Amino acid sequence: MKTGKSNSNAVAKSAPKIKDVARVAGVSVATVSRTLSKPNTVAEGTRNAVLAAAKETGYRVNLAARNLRRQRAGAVVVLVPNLGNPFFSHILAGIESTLANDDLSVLVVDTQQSKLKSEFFYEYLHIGRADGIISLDGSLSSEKLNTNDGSNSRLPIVFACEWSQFDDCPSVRVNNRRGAGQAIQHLAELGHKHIGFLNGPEGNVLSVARKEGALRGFQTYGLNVVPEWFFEGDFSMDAGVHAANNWLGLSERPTAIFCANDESALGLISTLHQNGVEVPRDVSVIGFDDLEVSEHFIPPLTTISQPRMELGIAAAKLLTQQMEDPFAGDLPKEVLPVELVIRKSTAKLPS
Amino acid sequence: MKTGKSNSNAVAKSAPKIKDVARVAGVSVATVSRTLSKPNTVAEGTRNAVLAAAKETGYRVNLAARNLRRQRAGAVVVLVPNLGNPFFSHILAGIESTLANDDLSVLVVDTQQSKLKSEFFYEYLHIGRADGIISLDGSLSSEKLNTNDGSNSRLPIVFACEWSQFDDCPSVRVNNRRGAGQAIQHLAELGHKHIGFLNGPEGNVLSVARKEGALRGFQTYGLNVVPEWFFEGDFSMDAGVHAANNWLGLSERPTAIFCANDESALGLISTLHQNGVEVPRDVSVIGFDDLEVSEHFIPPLTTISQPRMELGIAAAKLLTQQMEDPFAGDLPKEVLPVELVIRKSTAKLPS
DNA sequence: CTGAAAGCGCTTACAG
DNA sequence: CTGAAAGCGCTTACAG
Repeated sequence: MKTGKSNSNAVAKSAPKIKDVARVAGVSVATVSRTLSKPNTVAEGTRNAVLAAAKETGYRVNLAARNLRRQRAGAVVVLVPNLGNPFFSHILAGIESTLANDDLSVLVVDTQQSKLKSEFFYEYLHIGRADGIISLDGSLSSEKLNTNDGSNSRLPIVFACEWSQFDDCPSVRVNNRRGAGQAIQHLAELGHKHIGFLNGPEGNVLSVARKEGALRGFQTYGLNVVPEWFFEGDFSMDAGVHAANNWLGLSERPTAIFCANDESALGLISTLHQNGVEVPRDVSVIGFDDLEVSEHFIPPLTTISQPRMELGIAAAKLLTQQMEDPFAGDLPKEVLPVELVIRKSTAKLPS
Repeated sequence: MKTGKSNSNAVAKSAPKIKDVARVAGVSVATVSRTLSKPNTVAEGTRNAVLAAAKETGYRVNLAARNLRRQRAGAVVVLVPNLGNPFFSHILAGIESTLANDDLSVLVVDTQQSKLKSEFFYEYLHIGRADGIISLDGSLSSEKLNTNDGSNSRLPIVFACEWSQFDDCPSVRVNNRRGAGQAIQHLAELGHKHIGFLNGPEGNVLSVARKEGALRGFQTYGLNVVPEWFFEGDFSMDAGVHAANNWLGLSERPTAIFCANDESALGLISTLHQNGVEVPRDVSVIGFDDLEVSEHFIPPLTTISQPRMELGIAAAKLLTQQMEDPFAGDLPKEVLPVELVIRKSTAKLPS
């Protein structure tokens, strides 16, 4: 009852509203709102009074109300195939840092690799929770995510890393074919003529692209495609373990193996090592992704590096473009470059 | 103009509202709302009519409106010290899957390890964006996150993995002291008398706890604490690289090293290997965390395992408890057990 | 440059 | 069991 300005009689316990600021500043709520959103549409004196009142009352905007009125959610959903997989962390970091600049919150959802039905995601997405979607899961088509009988609510969407086949929406990815081609080229140039390939799951878009690139490499360098040397995996370390066991059981073995991602390469090398087979002495191995740990693996892994942070950043920008201008027209399918990083897991074939 | 039910004259392009459902069902909006939120407060006939109308119109609730009215955000913010760090991915997965059951969205924010000021987070958090906070960053105190001059808005908060010292809010963590103690015990039981310690950053709560546990171990087993064998790092692989270089420069070297986390252990082993020093032949190394890759490292890493998914799940449950009942009283500081996982990076000291 | 008023789409006492 | 009405906190044409 004795301290400070004598403006209000009672100190309300709840958060101050625009109305409170208006009362303190002696203006209308409209003017307070304007001052806060578009300061230069308001006279300087008024502006100062409002700002002072806002400070005094400790006013903070209520996003739920603002968003309802503005008919937006102020958030973007990122669909992650598997939140437990560290591959996605840098991509998420790129997305988050970029979207933060646009005052957009980032909602993450673990799609559990399509174990959940797309109807579930449709429900999740189309109740005003988000203004846009970034999907890292190519098994979810934009059709499924955006269409459902009855409603025709549509959200801007971009795919990152993976993409939905036969889908024409914007995406960011890496040049997977070229990367796979470079991997084969690298092995071929080291003198390898017998090359194996550990791929991801058959249906996966990345598997398809990387296999295509690899096969093109085989062709370019006149290498034989030996079906027993082609393994299907699921991009996990365990897939590498299985492939290693298969390799060990082979009567004729390839002298080099291209793994469609680093994780499976690491599992492969590890299991080979446990069976007395040394990389690259006995067999060369090259991966794809360039995880943090690959550089510190024993041996350090030769791999195709993709710019994960940049993928996230590019995806976020593509999405905000779409959100700002729904008539933006055909947004690109961006393809970022990969880079061959030569380390110690590949070596010249002893002649 | 010819297909289907002849209910509405024009098909509105925008999403159907409660009002539309009410019109089709021939009831009031209040009844529609009730049917959707608390179906058994409504007569069966009415309920069926409303449900049918909702289906027919393709109605979906608008969360922004519901949340504004219910005075909640329907979301929880997870503060991650470094989104690029794979350690957090499983924790995030645990949080996400648990909160999804409660119809709570998960907002992720990269705190960039306190490079950003806590005022920034305060602004982010206290504008009705979220109903609660899970912080994986112990450098953010609940005081800073929840208090600011003027306002007294407070959000339920729980810490996971890390926690804020001198802070009395609920948290979930692992028994770091015991884990560190077990690590030292394991090395001591293998006969090691000269043990080094690569810790995290000095200020970090985990560093403090793990160091305490380690020192207690040293004491229990009558080991000498040699200051030159204690390295400070930052939990990164590079920290392991630096520690390895330090170790190589030592005139008298420890025969075993306890690393406060797996990442730094991997960097250490890798760099030692590059310098012709083999683990565990020349020096034993034990880590802390049990990352996915640790099992497949060469050699497979002996480590203290912490249940990351469970940490996330427990944190999420603690938070929802607090959100449901603000008077829940003292919520626990949960301490989950760790487990020594013996693999190949530690070995008996040759006598 | 400013204010009064409508309205974003819901939910929830309240009265019946 | 149901409806009319108020209101969550904001923004934005509109008129002046």
